[in-house]
Amino acid sequence: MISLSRKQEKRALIIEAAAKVFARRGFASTLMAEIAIEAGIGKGTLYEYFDSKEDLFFTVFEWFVKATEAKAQVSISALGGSASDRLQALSDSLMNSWADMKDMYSLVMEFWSASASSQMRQQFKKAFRQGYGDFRQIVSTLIRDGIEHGEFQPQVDIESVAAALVGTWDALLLQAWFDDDFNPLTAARGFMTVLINGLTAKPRKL
Amino acid sequence: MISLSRKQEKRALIIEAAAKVFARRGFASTLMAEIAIEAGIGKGTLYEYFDSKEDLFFTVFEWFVKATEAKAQVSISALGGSASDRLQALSDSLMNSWADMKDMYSLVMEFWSASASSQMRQQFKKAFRQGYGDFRQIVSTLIRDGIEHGEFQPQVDIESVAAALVGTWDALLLQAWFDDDFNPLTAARGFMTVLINGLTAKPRKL
Amino acid sequence: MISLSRKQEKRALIIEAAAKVFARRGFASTLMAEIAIEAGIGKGTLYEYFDSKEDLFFTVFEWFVKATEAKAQVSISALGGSASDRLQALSDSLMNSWADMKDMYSLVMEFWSASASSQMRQQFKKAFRQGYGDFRQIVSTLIRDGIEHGEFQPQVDIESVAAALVGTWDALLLQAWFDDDFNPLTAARGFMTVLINGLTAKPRKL
Amino acid sequence: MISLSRKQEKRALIIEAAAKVFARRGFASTLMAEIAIEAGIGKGTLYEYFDSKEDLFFTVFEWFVKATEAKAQVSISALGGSASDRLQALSDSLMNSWADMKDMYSLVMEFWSASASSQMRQQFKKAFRQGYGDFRQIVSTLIRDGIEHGEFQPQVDIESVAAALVGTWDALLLQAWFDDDFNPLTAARGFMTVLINGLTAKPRKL
DNA sequence: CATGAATGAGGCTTCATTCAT
DNA sequence: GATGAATGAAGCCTCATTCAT
Repeated sequence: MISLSRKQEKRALIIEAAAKVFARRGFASTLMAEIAIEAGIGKGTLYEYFDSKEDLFFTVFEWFVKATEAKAQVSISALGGSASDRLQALSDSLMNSWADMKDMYSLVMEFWSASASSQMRQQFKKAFRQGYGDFRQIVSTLIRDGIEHGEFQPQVDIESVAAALVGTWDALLLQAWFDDDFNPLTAARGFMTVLINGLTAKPRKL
Repeated sequence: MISLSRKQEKRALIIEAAAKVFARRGFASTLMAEIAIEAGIGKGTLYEYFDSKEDLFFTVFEWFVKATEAKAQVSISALGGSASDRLQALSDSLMNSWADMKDMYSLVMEFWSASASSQMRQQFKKAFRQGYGDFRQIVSTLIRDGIEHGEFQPQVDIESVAAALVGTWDALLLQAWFDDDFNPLTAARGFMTVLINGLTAKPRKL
Repeated sequence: MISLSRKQEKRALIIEAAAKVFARRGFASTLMAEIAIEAGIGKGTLYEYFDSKEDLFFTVFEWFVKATEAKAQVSISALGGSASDRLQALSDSLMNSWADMKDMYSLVMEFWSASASSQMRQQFKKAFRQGYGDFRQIVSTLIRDGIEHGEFQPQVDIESVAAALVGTWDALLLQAWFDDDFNPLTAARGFMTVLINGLTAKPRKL
Repeated sequence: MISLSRKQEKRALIIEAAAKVFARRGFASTLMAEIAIEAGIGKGTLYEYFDSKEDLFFTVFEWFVKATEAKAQVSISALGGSASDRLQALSDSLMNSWADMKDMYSLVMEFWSASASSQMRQQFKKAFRQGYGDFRQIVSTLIRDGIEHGEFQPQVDIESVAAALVGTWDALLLQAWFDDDFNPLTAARGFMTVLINGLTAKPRKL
């Protein structure tokens, strides 16, 4: 009997191979055969580890979410200083990860698409809702900290800003995906300057 | 001989039928047969008007972009008042269109997905780049106006803020898609308050 | 739109082609592709008329049952004379159909097998139960007639004899299937002589 | 070195496990893996004892035939009394074995099916021909005995009656298989009464 | 000897597209 | 022009069999 860890290793190998192929071909155009080749295994072996193409796809999705969250956690745990600084640093960190993500970003779009129309849409939607919720939570906490320390204005609508900010980062990467000349880091910097100013400065009039 | 307009009408009919089906099934799961039924015509007739499923899909995309732009144009041309007011009004207008768009939003995701991996990806990417660019332009102009009228701070990075803002709106709708309880209008309001404050208020230092 | 009768004709064409192939290869070894070739149509066309291989197989079964019943009906309606004569004539008629059936008899075995273990077993079992029941009914009626006319002994267990007789004919054909030298007509004659004697003669003692 | 009997034991174990699975799933739907589980051994081990799935199936067939013959032999050797009584007792014995056979009867149908269309059809057909022949022989002998002792009428066509009788028993079990409410023992009794009467009574006219 | 992970040939089924009517 | 019956390329998945451990 193969050791459990060995089985897990192979599973991981397949997931990463599948991620690559799904990223470059999209779900529909991806052939199980191509994933097998990418993973250096036989076609049938895929089915020893996953029930179906869709099962494999969803597993790649979960793996991707986990990996992204892990990356974000690292960024956040490394943060220090004022709330403004930490917000700025988080933004920079996320935008900097763009270079690494670029090849994989099309995966995100496949996931979105799957959440919209695949047979597994409910699973995907749920996972996305959860993921966005978690991320909003992190940003909310940062902003609330800033308010409690008197750094940000107290009347700020924390939840709305957090939701929008999370979305902004997402969308900047999306624009970078569409436009090679678009630099998400620069855009985020210019934007965060204004936003942090908006969080910090006393409103002229209410 | 059928008049040109008659032919155009039928074409439009097919496009709208196709949009509905693509929206509910996604590109891959949509059957040409189902589009024909939705349009109330024969399967073969589709091919009198479109070369292929992909051709039809891209045509739906162009139709969708045009319709969305038209809606945005209406919103903008109706704007008046200070730059802040106009920015706020644009935001509200976009978020309000959510109710109408909801059923069609999955189409947007299908388009993203197509831009990532379909055989027509270049066409899609180009159109998206263009679309985002056009929209950024509109917002840029609004902000520049605000600066020139002394309403917004002169050191604001116009392009970056415009790009981010466009993305934020997009992403708020995306979150609303994933989460029925998420109200994009509310979130946009809370966020725009802070952002406009950031555009307006003099930075403390720097 | 193709006329209904034309559609029915093609359906019948496919059923007969499928019957041939199922008969020579068995269900499991039959390829849909081979049926298509036998029918002189494209593989995909099969699925315009039948949902699946199993659906087609069951349809062949129903067709076969109907055809067999029709043949039996003809035999019976042509009968006249004493009950003994009619019973004998029915037996001869059934055994004589052997020559025609020979090529198709393996189909019967496939049907039995399907009733035992295929996913459609319930459907098959039910149809067989029904078929045997109908046939028993016919034979019962013949025997009852004989008794009522004082030709057969009154204490005869009608149902049991009918059931057994139906089975005997079936089994003689089965033995003919296994053994080319076995002549079911001859065997049936020798047997029917004894049986009719048993129905007719007064039992020596109880 | 494992003793020969040890190897034989395991072989027998596998055969019985396979018989169970073939009986409930049929040949085509049976997975070698399931047989291995039923036998409590590894999948690969099956191939230490049998060359292929078909080889195993045929071996099960041979085992089944041998077991059935053994049972019949026991029944017959226990017989005594008049030819009529012995015939009746044989019939009862066979029908009584129905209760034990019920679970395995689907195997018989699988064997029939295999004789019709499997790649091993010749082997199966031959074995069936042989089996039916052997059984006919036994019944022939009984009837001939009856004639020689003046119990049965001399003009009886021994071979035909024997063949038909063997078939009748077979077919009664078949009907019982299709119809849970059908009692083969009862039917056989009613039928044998008539048949024995037919064998015994002087024909009215020739 | 025993095992079960790995394999890939093979088949059912789907569905965009064609074309005769 | 309009239709839908016919098509066959293409792909997911199954599972008997192999072979390294």
